[in-house]
Amino acid sequence: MQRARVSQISAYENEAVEIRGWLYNMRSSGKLHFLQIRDGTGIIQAVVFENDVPAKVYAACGELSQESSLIVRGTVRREPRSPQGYEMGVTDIEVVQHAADYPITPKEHGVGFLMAHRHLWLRSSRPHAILRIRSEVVKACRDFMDEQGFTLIDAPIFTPAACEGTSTLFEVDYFGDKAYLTQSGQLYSEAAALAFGKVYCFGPTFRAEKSKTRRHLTEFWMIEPEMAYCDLAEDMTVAEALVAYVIKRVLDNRSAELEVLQRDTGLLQKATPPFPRISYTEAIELLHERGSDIQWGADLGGDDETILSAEFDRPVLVHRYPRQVKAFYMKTDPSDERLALCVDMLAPEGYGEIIGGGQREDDLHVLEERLTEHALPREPFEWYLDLRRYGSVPHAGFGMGIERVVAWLCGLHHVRETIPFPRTLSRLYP
RNA sequence: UCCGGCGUAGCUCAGCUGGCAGAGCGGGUGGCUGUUAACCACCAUGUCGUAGGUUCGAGUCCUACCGCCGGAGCCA
Repeated sequence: MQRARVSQISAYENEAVEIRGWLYNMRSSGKLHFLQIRDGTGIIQAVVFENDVPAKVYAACGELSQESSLIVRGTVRREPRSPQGYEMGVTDIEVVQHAADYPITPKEHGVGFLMAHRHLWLRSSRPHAILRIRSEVVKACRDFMDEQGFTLIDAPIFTPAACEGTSTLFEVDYFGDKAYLTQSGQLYSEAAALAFGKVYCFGPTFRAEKSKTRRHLTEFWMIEPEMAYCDLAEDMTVAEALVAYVIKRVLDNRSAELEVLQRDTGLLQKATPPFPRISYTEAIELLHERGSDIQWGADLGGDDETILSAEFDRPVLVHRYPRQVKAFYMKTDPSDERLALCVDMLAPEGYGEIIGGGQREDDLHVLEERLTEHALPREPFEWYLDLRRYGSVPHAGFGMGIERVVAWLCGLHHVRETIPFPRTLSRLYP
Protein backbone atom coordinates (compact mmCIF):
# COMPACT_ATOMS: atom_id res chain seq x y z
CA MET A 1 0.00 0.00 0.00
CA GLN A 2 1.36 3.42 -0.90
CA ARG A 3 2.27 5.89 1.78
CA ALA A 4 0.59 9.28 1.57
CA ARG A 5 1.33 12.63 3.14
CA VAL A 6 -1.61 14.57 4.51
CA SER A 7 -0.56 17.73 2.65
CA GLN A 8 -0.84 15.80 -0.64
CA ILE A 9 -3.96 13.85 0.27
CA SER A 10 -6.16 15.26 -2.51
CA ALA A 11 -3.96 13.44 -5.04
CA TYR A 12 -5.08 10.10 -3.63
CA GLU A 13 -8.87 10.47 -3.88
CA ASN A 14 -10.56 7.07 -3.93
CA GLU A 15 -7.24 5.29 -3.48
CA ALA A 16 -6.18 3.02 -0.65
CA VAL A 17 -3.25 4.59 1.20
CA GLU A 18 -1.34 4.44 4.43
CA ILE A 19 -0.69 7.42 6.71
CA ARG A 20 1.90 7.32 9.44
CA GLY A 21 1.39 9.81 12.19
CA TRP A 22 0.02 10.62 15.60
CA LEU A 23 -3.42 10.99 17.10
CA TYR A 24 -4.12 14.72 17.45
CA ASN A 25 -7.62 14.45 18.82
CA MET A 26 -10.51 12.00 18.79
CA ARG A 27 -14.28 12.06 19.03
CA SER A 28 -16.66 9.17 19.13
CA SER A 29 -20.32 8.82 18.39
CA GLY A 30 -21.86 5.44 18.97
CA LYS A 31 -20.38 3.02 16.47
CA LEU A 32 -18.24 5.72 14.83
CA HIS A 33 -14.82 6.98 15.81
CA PHE A 34 -13.43 10.20 14.35
CA LEU A 35 -9.67 10.30 14.63
CA GLN A 36 -7.79 13.49 13.87
CA ILE A 37 -4.44 12.25 12.58
CA ARG A 38 -1.44 14.53 12.12
CA ASP A 39 1.65 13.50 10.21
CA GLY A 40 3.70 16.69 10.39
CA THR A 41 2.41 18.02 7.07
CA GLY A 42 -1.18 18.45 8.14
CA ILE A 43 -4.16 16.93 9.88
CA ILE A 44 -6.70 14.59 8.38
CA GLN A 45 -9.79 12.98 9.82
CA ALA A 46 -9.90 9.21 9.79
CA VAL A 47 -13.32 7.63 10.28
CA VAL A 48 -13.67 4.19 11.80
CA PHE A 49 -17.08 2.58 11.42
CA GLU A 50 -17.68 -0.51 13.49
CA ASN A 51 -19.15 -2.51 10.63
CA ASP A 52 -16.24 -1.75 8.27
CA VAL A 53 -13.34 -3.04 10.31
CA PRO A 54 -12.47 -6.20 12.21
CA ALA A 55 -13.71 -6.20 15.80
CA LYS A 56 -10.13 -6.10 17.03
CA VAL A 57 -9.40 -2.89 15.11
CA TYR A 58 -12.56 -1.19 16.32
CA ALA A 59 -11.80 -2.17 19.89
CA ALA A 60 -8.24 -0.83 19.53
CA CYS A 61 -9.71 2.57 18.66
CA GLY A 62 -11.39 2.70 22.03
CA GLU A 63 -7.97 2.37 23.66
CA LEU A 64 -6.38 5.19 21.68
CA SER A 65 -5.10 8.25 23.45
CA GLN A 66 -3.90 11.68 22.39
CA GLU A 67 -0.48 11.62 20.67
CA SER A 68 -0.33 7.85 20.38
CA SER A 69 1.72 7.06 17.29
CA LEU A 70 -0.12 5.00 14.72
CA ILE A 71 -0.33 3.88 11.13
CA VAL A 72 -3.77 4.04 9.56
CA ARG A 73 -4.77 2.42 6.29
CA GLY A 74 -7.89 3.13 4.32
CA THR A 75 -9.48 4.84 1.37
CA VAL A 76 -9.25 8.58 0.77
CA ARG A 77 -12.51 10.25 -0.10
CA ARG A 78 -13.81 13.75 -0.59
CA GLU A 79 -16.12 14.52 2.30
CA PRO A 80 -17.69 17.95 2.93
CA ARG A 81 -18.60 16.94 6.48
CA SER A 82 -14.94 16.48 7.34
CA PRO A 83 -13.11 19.53 8.77
CA GLN A 84 -10.41 19.18 6.12
CA GLY A 85 -12.63 18.43 3.09
CA TYR A 86 -11.06 14.99 2.72
CA GLU A 87 -11.08 12.07 5.08
CA MET A 88 -9.96 8.49 5.25
CA GLY A 89 -12.38 5.61 5.59
CA VAL A 90 -10.29 3.37 7.83
CA THR A 91 -9.85 -0.34 7.17
CA ASP A 92 -6.95 -1.01 9.49
CA ILE A 93 -5.04 0.66 12.32
CA GLU A 94 -1.65 -0.25 13.68
CA VAL A 95 -0.73 1.35 17.01
CA VAL A 96 3.01 1.99 17.08
CA GLN A 97 3.09 3.31 20.62
CA HIS A 98 0.34 4.00 23.11
CA ALA A 99 0.83 7.44 24.71
CA ALA A 100 -0.78 7.71 28.11
CA ASP A 101 -1.65 11.03 29.76
CA TYR A 102 -0.31 13.46 27.17
CA PRO A 103 0.11 16.70 29.13
CA ILE A 104 -1.06 19.20 26.50
CA THR A 105 -4.80 18.90 26.10
CA PRO A 106 -6.83 20.59 23.35
CA LYS A 107 -7.92 23.17 25.90
CA GLU A 108 -6.31 26.35 27.17
CA HIS A 109 -2.91 26.44 28.82
CA GLY A 110 -0.69 29.20 30.12
CA VAL A 111 2.54 30.20 28.44
CA GLY A 112 4.66 28.99 31.36
CA PHE A 113 3.18 25.51 31.23
CA LEU A 114 3.45 25.31 27.47
CA MET A 115 7.06 26.52 27.44
CA ALA A 116 7.98 23.94 30.07
CA HIS A 117 6.58 21.38 27.61
CA ARG A 118 8.01 23.07 24.53
CA HIS A 119 9.35 19.73 23.23
CA LEU A 120 5.74 18.52 23.02
CA TRP A 121 4.09 21.86 22.32
CA LEU A 122 5.87 21.91 18.93
CA ARG A 123 3.25 19.38 17.80
CA SER A 124 0.37 21.82 18.28
CA SER A 125 -0.97 23.80 15.37
CA ARG A 126 0.08 27.25 16.53
CA PRO A 127 3.80 26.56 17.09
CA HIS A 128 3.73 24.39 13.98
CA ALA A 129 2.48 27.33 11.90
CA ILE A 130 4.91 29.83 13.43
CA LEU A 131 7.95 27.62 12.95
CA ARG A 132 7.04 26.87 9.35
CA ILE A 133 6.88 30.62 8.76
CA ARG A 134 10.26 30.98 10.48
CA SER A 135 11.63 28.30 8.16
CA GLU A 136 10.28 30.23 5.17
CA VAL A 137 11.79 33.49 6.45
CA VAL A 138 15.20 31.89 6.83
CA LYS A 139 15.05 30.32 3.39
CA ALA A 140 13.88 33.60 1.85
CA CYS A 141 16.79 35.44 3.45
CA ARG A 142 19.28 32.96 2.05
CA ASP A 143 17.64 32.97 -1.39
CA PHE A 144 17.72 36.78 -1.49
CA MET A 145 21.39 36.82 -0.57
CA ASP A 146 22.21 34.20 -3.19
CA GLU A 147 20.27 36.04 -5.88
CA GLN A 148 22.00 39.31 -5.03
CA GLY A 149 25.47 37.80 -5.31
CA PHE A 150 26.35 37.54 -1.63
CA THR A 151 28.63 34.78 -0.36
CA LEU A 152 27.85 33.06 2.92
CA ILE A 153 30.83 33.51 5.25
CA ASP A 154 29.81 32.56 8.76
CA ALA A 155 31.40 34.18 11.78
CA PRO A 156 32.73 32.30 14.81
CA ILE A 157 30.61 31.75 17.91
CA PHE A 158 33.57 31.91 20.31
CA THR A 159 35.15 35.34 20.24
CA PRO A 160 38.12 36.78 22.11
CA ALA A 161 36.40 40.07 22.92
CA ALA A 162 33.22 42.01 22.60
CA CYS A 163 32.12 43.97 19.59
CA GLU A 164 30.72 46.72 21.74
CA GLY A 165 32.05 46.13 25.25
CA THR A 166 32.02 43.04 27.44
CA SER A 167 29.17 43.74 29.83
CA THR A 168 26.48 41.93 27.87
CA LEU A 169 28.43 38.82 26.89
CA PHE A 170 28.34 35.26 28.10
CA GLU A 171 31.81 34.35 29.30
CA VAL A 172 33.10 30.83 28.80
CA ASP A 173 36.31 29.09 29.79
CA TYR A 174 38.35 28.42 26.69
CA PHE A 175 41.14 26.05 27.78
CA GLY A 176 42.07 28.39 30.59
CA ASP A 177 41.51 31.60 28.65
CA LYS A 178 38.44 33.78 28.71
CA ALA A 179 36.29 33.68 25.63
CA TYR A 180 32.83 35.04 24.92
CA LEU A 181 29.84 33.86 22.95
CA THR A 182 29.40 36.15 19.99
CA GLN A 183 27.18 39.17 20.23
CA SER A 184 27.46 39.89 16.51
CA GLY A 185 29.31 38.48 13.52
CA GLN A 186 29.72 41.91 12.05
CA LEU A 187 33.43 42.52 12.58
CA TYR A 188 34.17 39.21 10.91
CA SER A 189 31.73 39.98 8.11
CA GLU A 190 33.71 43.16 7.49
CA ALA A 191 36.88 41.13 7.05
CA ALA A 192 35.02 38.82 4.69
CA ALA A 193 33.53 41.72 2.71
CA LEU A 194 37.02 43.00 1.94
CA ALA A 195 37.82 39.53 0.61
CA PHE A 196 34.60 38.66 -1.22
CA GLY A 197 32.88 42.00 -1.85
CA LYS A 198 29.39 41.10 -0.73
CA VAL A 199 28.99 38.62 2.12
CA TYR A 200 26.63 37.66 4.87
CA CYS A 201 26.76 35.61 8.01
CA PHE A 202 23.76 33.97 9.55
CA GLY A 203 23.92 32.38 12.93
CA PRO A 204 23.01 32.47 16.57
CA THR A 205 23.88 35.47 18.70
CA PHE A 206 24.08 35.72 22.46
CA ARG A 207 23.31 38.56 24.81
CA ALA A 208 23.69 38.26 28.57
CA GLU A 209 21.60 41.37 29.19
CA LYS A 210 18.98 40.78 31.87
CA SER A 211 16.20 41.95 29.61
CA LYS A 212 12.74 40.72 30.48
CA THR A 213 10.56 41.92 27.68
CA ARG A 214 8.54 40.51 24.81
CA ARG A 215 11.27 41.57 22.39
CA HIS A 216 14.27 39.86 24.01
CA LEU A 217 15.92 36.47 24.06
CA THR A 218 19.38 35.61 25.36
CA GLU A 219 20.00 33.52 22.26
CA PHE A 220 18.64 34.66 18.91
CA TRP A 221 19.43 34.46 15.20
CA MET A 222 20.66 37.28 13.09
CA ILE A 223 21.53 37.64 9.42
CA GLU A 224 24.30 40.16 8.83
CA PRO A 225 25.12 41.26 5.27
CA GLU A 226 28.22 43.37 4.71
CA MET A 227 29.20 45.10 1.47
CA ALA A 228 32.49 46.63 0.34
CA TYR A 229 32.34 49.89 -1.61
CA CYS A 230 28.93 50.62 -0.14
CA ASP A 231 27.54 53.72 1.53
CA LEU A 232 24.64 54.30 3.89
CA ALA A 233 22.14 55.03 1.11
CA GLU A 234 22.85 51.77 -0.68
CA ASP A 235 22.84 49.92 2.63
CA MET A 236 19.33 51.15 3.32
CA THR A 237 18.19 50.12 -0.14
CA VAL A 238 19.46 46.58 0.39
CA ALA A 239 17.83 46.35 3.81
CA GLU A 240 14.53 47.52 2.36
CA ALA A 241 14.74 45.04 -0.52
CA LEU A 242 15.52 42.15 1.81
CA VAL A 243 12.57 42.85 4.09
CA ALA A 244 10.21 43.30 1.13
CA TYR A 245 11.43 40.02 -0.37
CA VAL A 246 10.88 38.13 2.88
CA ILE A 247 7.38 39.53 3.32
CA LYS A 248 6.39 38.55 -0.20
CA ARG A 249 7.72 35.03 0.16
CA VAL A 250 5.80 34.47 3.39
CA LEU A 251 2.60 35.89 1.90
CA ASP A 252 3.03 33.73 -1.21
CA ASN A 253 4.05 30.46 0.44
CA ARG A 254 2.72 30.49 3.99
CA SER A 255 -0.77 31.92 3.73
CA ALA A 256 -2.27 28.81 5.35
CA GLU A 257 -0.02 29.26 8.37
CA LEU A 258 -0.86 32.96 8.63
CA GLU A 259 -4.50 31.92 8.54
CA VAL A 260 -3.96 29.52 11.47
CA LEU A 261 -2.51 32.46 13.39
CA GLN A 262 -5.41 34.67 12.29
CA ARG A 263 -2.91 37.24 11.06
CA ASP A 264 -4.40 40.24 9.28
CA THR A 265 -2.32 40.04 6.10
CA GLY A 266 -3.66 43.34 4.78
CA LEU A 267 -1.06 45.18 6.83
CA LEU A 268 1.70 42.97 5.44
CA GLN A 269 0.53 43.33 1.85
CA LYS A 270 0.79 47.11 2.19
CA ALA A 271 4.42 46.90 3.35
CA THR A 272 5.98 47.40 -0.07
CA PRO A 273 8.97 49.59 -1.00
CA PRO A 274 9.83 52.35 -0.83
CA PHE A 275 9.81 52.43 2.96
CA PRO A 276 9.73 55.89 4.51
CA ARG A 277 13.11 57.26 5.60
CA ILE A 278 13.51 59.91 8.25
CA SER A 279 16.56 61.20 10.06
CA TYR A 280 16.96 60.88 13.79
CA THR A 281 16.61 64.63 14.09
CA GLU A 282 13.33 64.55 12.15
CA ALA A 283 12.21 61.68 14.36
CA ILE A 284 12.87 63.74 17.48
CA GLU A 285 10.83 66.62 16.04
CA LEU A 286 8.02 64.22 15.20
CA LEU A 287 8.11 62.79 18.73
CA HIS A 288 7.91 66.29 20.19
CA GLU A 289 4.83 66.97 18.07
CA ARG A 290 3.32 63.81 19.54
CA GLY A 291 3.92 65.03 23.07
CA SER A 292 7.21 63.29 23.90
CA ASP A 293 9.79 65.18 25.92
CA ILE A 294 12.76 63.20 24.60
CA GLN A 295 15.98 65.22 24.39
CA TRP A 296 18.01 65.42 21.20
CA GLY A 297 20.98 63.15 21.80
CA ALA A 298 19.16 60.42 23.70
CA ASP A 299 18.63 57.01 22.15
CA LEU A 300 15.07 56.15 21.20
CA GLY A 301 13.26 54.07 23.82
CA GLY A 302 10.67 51.39 23.21
CA ASP A 303 7.80 53.85 23.59
CA ASP A 304 9.43 56.29 21.18
CA GLU A 305 9.82 53.55 18.59
CA THR A 306 6.18 52.56 18.98
CA ILE A 307 5.03 56.18 18.50
CA LEU A 308 7.23 56.56 15.42
CA SER A 309 6.25 53.30 13.76
CA ALA A 310 2.57 54.10 14.32
CA GLU A 311 3.03 57.08 11.99
CA PHE A 312 3.61 54.79 9.02
CA ASP A 313 1.86 51.81 7.46
CA ARG A 314 5.13 50.09 6.56
CA PRO A 315 8.57 49.71 8.12
CA VAL A 316 10.35 53.02 8.65
CA LEU A 317 14.09 53.64 8.31
CA VAL A 318 15.48 56.02 10.91
CA HIS A 319 18.99 57.16 10.00
CA ARG A 320 21.83 59.33 11.33
CA TYR A 321 21.55 58.91 15.08
CA PRO A 322 23.84 60.87 17.40
CA ARG A 323 27.24 59.26 17.35
CA GLN A 324 27.48 58.98 21.12
CA VAL A 325 24.61 56.49 21.44
CA LYS A 326 26.04 54.18 18.78
CA ALA A 327 28.89 51.66 18.61
CA PHE A 328 32.52 52.65 18.07
CA TYR A 329 32.69 51.32 14.50
CA MET A 330 29.93 53.59 13.13
CA LYS A 331 31.24 56.11 10.60
CA THR A 332 30.87 59.77 11.46
CA ASP A 333 28.64 61.78 9.14
CA PRO A 334 31.04 64.08 7.26
CA SER A 335 28.32 66.75 6.99
CA ASP A 336 27.64 66.77 10.74
CA GLU A 337 30.27 65.54 13.20
CA ARG A 338 27.63 64.86 15.85
CA LEU A 339 25.98 62.14 13.77
CA ALA A 340 26.77 58.60 12.75
CA LEU A 341 25.98 57.15 9.33
CA CYS A 342 23.74 54.48 10.77
CA VAL A 343 20.20 53.24 10.28
CA ASP A 344 17.57 51.34 12.24
CA MET A 345 14.50 49.84 10.65
CA LEU A 346 11.42 49.88 12.85
CA ALA A 347 8.64 47.43 12.11
CA PRO A 348 5.01 48.60 12.20
CA GLU A 349 2.53 47.74 14.94
CA GLY A 350 5.00 48.29 17.76
CA TYR A 351 7.32 45.42 16.89
CA GLY A 352 10.32 47.68 17.25
CA GLU A 353 13.75 47.52 15.76
CA ILE A 354 14.17 44.66 13.31
CA ILE A 355 17.30 45.96 11.60
CA GLY A 356 20.29 47.93 12.81
CA GLY A 357 23.26 48.84 10.68
CA GLY A 358 25.15 51.51 8.81
CA GLN A 359 28.35 52.56 7.22
CA ARG A 360 31.54 51.56 9.05
CA GLU A 361 34.41 53.81 10.01
CA ASP A 362 37.05 53.07 7.38
CA ASP A 363 39.78 55.49 8.50
CA LEU A 364 42.44 53.84 10.67
CA HIS A 365 43.20 56.86 12.84
CA VAL A 366 39.58 57.78 13.47
CA LEU A 367 38.82 54.19 14.39
CA GLU A 368 41.74 54.14 16.83
CA GLU A 369 40.33 57.28 18.46
CA ARG A 370 36.94 55.65 18.77
CA LEU A 371 38.37 52.62 20.51
CA THR A 372 39.97 54.95 23.04
CA GLU A 373 36.76 56.97 23.47
CA HIS A 374 34.82 53.78 24.18
CA ALA A 375 37.52 52.56 26.58
CA LEU A 376 37.98 49.37 24.61
CA PRO A 377 41.20 47.31 24.77
CA ARG A 378 43.41 47.69 21.75
CA GLU A 379 44.92 44.23 21.41
CA PRO A 380 41.79 42.17 20.62
CA PHE A 381 40.98 44.59 17.82
CA GLU A 382 44.37 44.64 16.10
CA TRP A 383 43.14 42.29 13.38
CA TYR A 384 40.16 44.56 12.87
CA LEU A 385 42.44 47.58 12.53
CA ASP A 386 44.41 45.65 9.89
CA LEU A 387 41.32 45.90 7.70
CA ARG A 388 41.88 49.69 7.70
CA ARG A 389 45.62 49.37 7.10
CA TYR A 390 45.41 47.15 4.07
CA GLY A 391 43.05 48.30 1.35
CA SER A 392 40.40 50.01 3.44
CA VAL A 393 37.29 51.07 1.51
CA PRO A 394 33.92 52.58 2.37
CA HIS A 395 31.72 49.69 3.43
CA ALA A 396 28.40 49.12 5.13
CA GLY A 397 26.09 46.43 6.37
CA PHE A 398 23.35 45.61 8.82
CA GLY A 399 21.96 42.94 11.07
CA MET A 400 18.39 41.69 10.94
CA GLY A 401 16.92 39.88 13.92
CA ILE A 402 15.04 36.85 12.66
CA GLU A 403 12.83 36.41 15.70
CA ARG A 404 11.57 39.98 15.65
CA VAL A 405 10.81 39.71 11.95
CA VAL A 406 8.91 36.46 12.47
CA ALA A 407 7.04 37.91 15.46
CA TRP A 408 5.94 40.84 13.35
CA LEU A 409 4.95 38.76 10.31
CA CYS A 410 3.00 36.37 12.53
CA GLY A 411 1.50 39.13 14.65
CA LEU A 412 2.76 37.55 17.88
CA HIS A 413 2.81 39.11 21.28
CA HIS A 414 6.24 37.77 22.21
CA VAL A 415 9.38 36.69 20.32
CA ARG A 416 9.80 33.56 22.42
CA GLU A 417 7.26 31.73 20.25
CA THR A 418 9.30 32.38 17.09
CA ILE A 419 12.23 30.13 17.98
CA PRO A 420 11.94 26.38 18.56
CA PHE A 421 13.54 26.35 22.01
CA PRO A 422 13.72 29.87 23.40
CA ARG A 423 16.43 30.89 25.81
CA THR A 424 15.46 33.70 28.14
CA LEU A 425 16.55 35.06 31.47
CA SER A 426 14.42 32.46 33.23
CA ARG A 427 14.38 29.57 30.77
CA LEU A 428 17.12 27.10 29.89
CA TYR A 429 14.79 24.08 29.73
CA PRO A 430 13.88 22.08 27.75
C1' U B 1 19.46 45.82 38.79
C1' C B 2 14.77 48.68 39.51
C1' C B 3 9.18 48.98 39.32
C1' G B 4 4.48 46.38 39.06
C1' G B 5 1.40 41.83 38.91
C1' C B 6 0.55 36.66 39.96
C1' G B 7 1.49 31.63 42.71
C1' U B 8 -5.34 27.22 44.88
C1' A B 9 -6.79 19.83 41.42
C1' G B 10 -2.97 17.37 35.59
C1' C B 11 -4.55 22.42 32.96
C1' U B 12 -7.26 27.37 33.15
C1' C B 13 -9.21 29.81 37.09
C1' A B 14 -13.11 31.38 41.17
C1' G B 15 -12.88 31.56 46.39
C1' C B 16 -16.43 38.36 49.24
C1' U B 17 -15.72 41.38 55.45
C1' G B 18 -10.97 35.30 58.36
C1' G B 19 -15.60 30.29 59.54
C1' C B 20 -16.60 22.58 55.94
C1' A B 21 -11.62 23.33 49.35
C1' G B 22 -14.89 24.93 44.45
C1' A B 23 -16.04 25.24 38.84
C1' G B 24 -14.87 24.28 33.75
C1' C B 25 -11.58 21.44 30.98
C1' G B 26 -8.59 17.04 31.02
C1' G B 27 -8.79 11.68 33.15
C1' G B 28 -12.13 7.14 34.27
C1' U B 29 -17.00 4.47 33.44
C1' G B 30 -21.48 4.14 30.52
C1' G B 31 -24.62 6.10 26.18
C1' C B 32 -25.17 7.93 21.05
C1' U B 33 -23.96 6.18 12.96
C1' G B 34 -21.31 12.43 11.12
C1' U B 35 -18.28 14.41 15.19
C1' U B 36 -16.05 19.78 14.22
C1' A B 37 -12.07 22.36 21.08
C1' A B 38 -18.73 17.07 19.95
C1' C B 39 -22.64 16.12 23.35
C1' C B 40 -25.40 13.59 27.79
C1' A B 41 -25.04 10.97 32.72
C1' C B 42 -22.08 9.35 36.69
C1' C B 43 -16.96 8.82 39.35
C1' A B 44 -12.06 10.27 41.42
C1' U B 45 -9.15 14.08 42.02
C1' G B 46 -5.57 19.03 46.70
C1' U B 47 1.56 19.85 50.90
C1' C B 48 -3.89 26.45 48.70
C1' G B 49 4.59 28.39 46.31
C1' U B 50 7.95 27.96 51.10
C1' A B 51 8.97 29.41 56.19
C1' G B 52 7.44 32.20 60.18
C1' G B 53 3.70 35.44 62.64
C1' U B 54 -1.42 37.42 64.25
C1' U B 55 -6.04 34.75 65.64
C1' C B 56 -10.47 30.36 69.04
C1' G B 57 -9.87 29.65 63.73
C1' A B 58 -5.74 31.66 57.86
C1' G B 59 -6.43 29.90 50.81
C1' U B 60 -7.96 34.80 52.83
C1' C B 61 -4.44 39.36 57.24
C1' C B 62 1.18 40.55 58.31
C1' U B 63 6.72 39.61 57.42
C1' A B 64 10.63 37.31 54.80
C1' C B 65 12.13 34.23 50.99
C1' C B 66 11.48 31.43 46.33
C1' G B 67 9.35 31.01 41.46
C1' C B 68 6.86 32.93 37.24
C1' C B 69 4.87 37.02 34.16
C1' G B 70 5.13 42.05 32.31
C1' G B 71 7.61 46.78 31.98
C1' A B 72 12.19 50.06 32.44
C1' G B 73 17.32 50.31 31.19
C1' C B 74 20.04 47.90 26.86
C1' C B 75 19.42 45.97 22.33
C1' A B 76 18.04 42.64 17.11
